Amino acid sequence: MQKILVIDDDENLRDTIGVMLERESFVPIMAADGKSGFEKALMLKPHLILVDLRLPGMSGIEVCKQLRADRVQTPIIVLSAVGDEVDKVLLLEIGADDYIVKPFGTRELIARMRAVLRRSGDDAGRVAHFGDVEVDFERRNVTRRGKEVKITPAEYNLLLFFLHNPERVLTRDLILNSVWGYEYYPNTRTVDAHVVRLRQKFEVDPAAPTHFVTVHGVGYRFLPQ
Amino acid sequence: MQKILVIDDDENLRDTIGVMLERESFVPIMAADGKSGFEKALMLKPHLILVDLRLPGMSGIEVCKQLRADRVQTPIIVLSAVGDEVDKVLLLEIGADDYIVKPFGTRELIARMRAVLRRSGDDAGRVAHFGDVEVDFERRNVTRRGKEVKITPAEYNLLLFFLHNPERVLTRDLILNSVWGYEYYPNTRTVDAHVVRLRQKFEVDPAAPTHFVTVHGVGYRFLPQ
DNA sequence: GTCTCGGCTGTAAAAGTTTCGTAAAATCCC
DNA sequence: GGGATTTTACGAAACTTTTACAGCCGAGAC
Repeated sequence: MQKILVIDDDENLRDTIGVMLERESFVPIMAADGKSGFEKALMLKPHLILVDLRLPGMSGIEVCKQLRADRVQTPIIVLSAVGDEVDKVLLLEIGADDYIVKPFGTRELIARMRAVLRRSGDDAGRVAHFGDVEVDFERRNVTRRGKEVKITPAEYNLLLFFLHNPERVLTRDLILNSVWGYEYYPNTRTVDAHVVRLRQKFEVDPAAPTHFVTVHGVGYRFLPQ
Repeated sequence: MQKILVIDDDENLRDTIGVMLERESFVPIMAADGKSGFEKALMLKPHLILVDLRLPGMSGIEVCKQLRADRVQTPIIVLSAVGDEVDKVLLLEIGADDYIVKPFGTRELIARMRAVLRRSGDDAGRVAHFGDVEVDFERRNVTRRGKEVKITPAEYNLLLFFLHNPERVLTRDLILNSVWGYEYYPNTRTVDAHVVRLRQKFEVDPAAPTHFVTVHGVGYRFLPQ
């Protein structure tokens, strides 16, 4: 679910777009002028910005320029009125990702939004450590003392979930839901079986685990370091 | 500038709080029910959440629990109606940071908000204390003088029940019903056996308990500090 | 006040129950 | 076919309940 900031001084249009966004299960955030739109863009970090070119006070062009000057990478779609002369060079220059001419259809706007959102793939490539193990999220591989450890997809996903939830006690149900997906309930021992394999690959002594710890009667707990 | 999410089904109250927040130069975000409140909390990452305990659909309690289950650390202040019996340990357990009883004054709410915001700046804490023991509900672990104490499910549940009902004299029947579940009547000594183990783990002198106290002929009583 | 006695409680340890670890078999899925 | 995943099975380990007995408590008798 993604936040969409709509910056437009036309209240009717804002409402229309807002309703439409909600129907598509986006979360709309509204701003009626350039200045407040700019501030909300900084503060609320929307996933995408729809901004009218002509705005009272700070114009849409200035909003874009200013955001890019502040190194805000959020994709921007410019809304322009029929008469506006929109040239692609200007859009490139101000850092917009696409534009659409008013009046536009719901379907068209949504399509462009999805296209822009798709293009702006996010995700940072980083590395996590625990014990003598290093996990490279970007390359999806795991090394132990510099040597690569072969790891299956299920094991990797489970490991990721543990890495994201250190210290906490995680029930098997929670793990199944989170790692295997909703509504999917294999036999309870599935989790155990995979934990065993993580231990065999990453514990100094798999029989006396220090990272993948059992909490009897409840579930498991991952302890980094 | 800080975002405050207000989850309450009473539109009047929402408006009142909204105006008040804006006057104090917070940015209010509104939600009329638990589900949308929960979603906005995840998505818009407010700095603080005000949530009514009683809500149609997903209750305030569920909102809190779910957020904490999703590892959202945002401080939460619970709004409760006059009649509600507010259990402080329950609040701690579900991860609330403070509560305030309706109707409340602007000044009071602002003061608490600032206090909570200030607190959440430094340390974490969904924890209860008694004696030299600390119970971390989120991690589901118990430490004594900083050292983790291993605790079994039955012991943990019993401890939780005591924490929820401090000072009160609790009969064995009541304890069995509440901790072990309705209609389940093992031999009466079961409770005693577990109390013994709590004493051994958490009393300075298990033979002269000061926290888990016997009330002869009736049951037990838990005294924090 | 203090003695006495029956019932209540403390507690270790035995007995019973549940949960877990793990290899191996079965199944799934390219 | 061949690796990955899930299920099975069963011994081991952990936990819970019961047992057993010693010691404690409190009410009434004196």
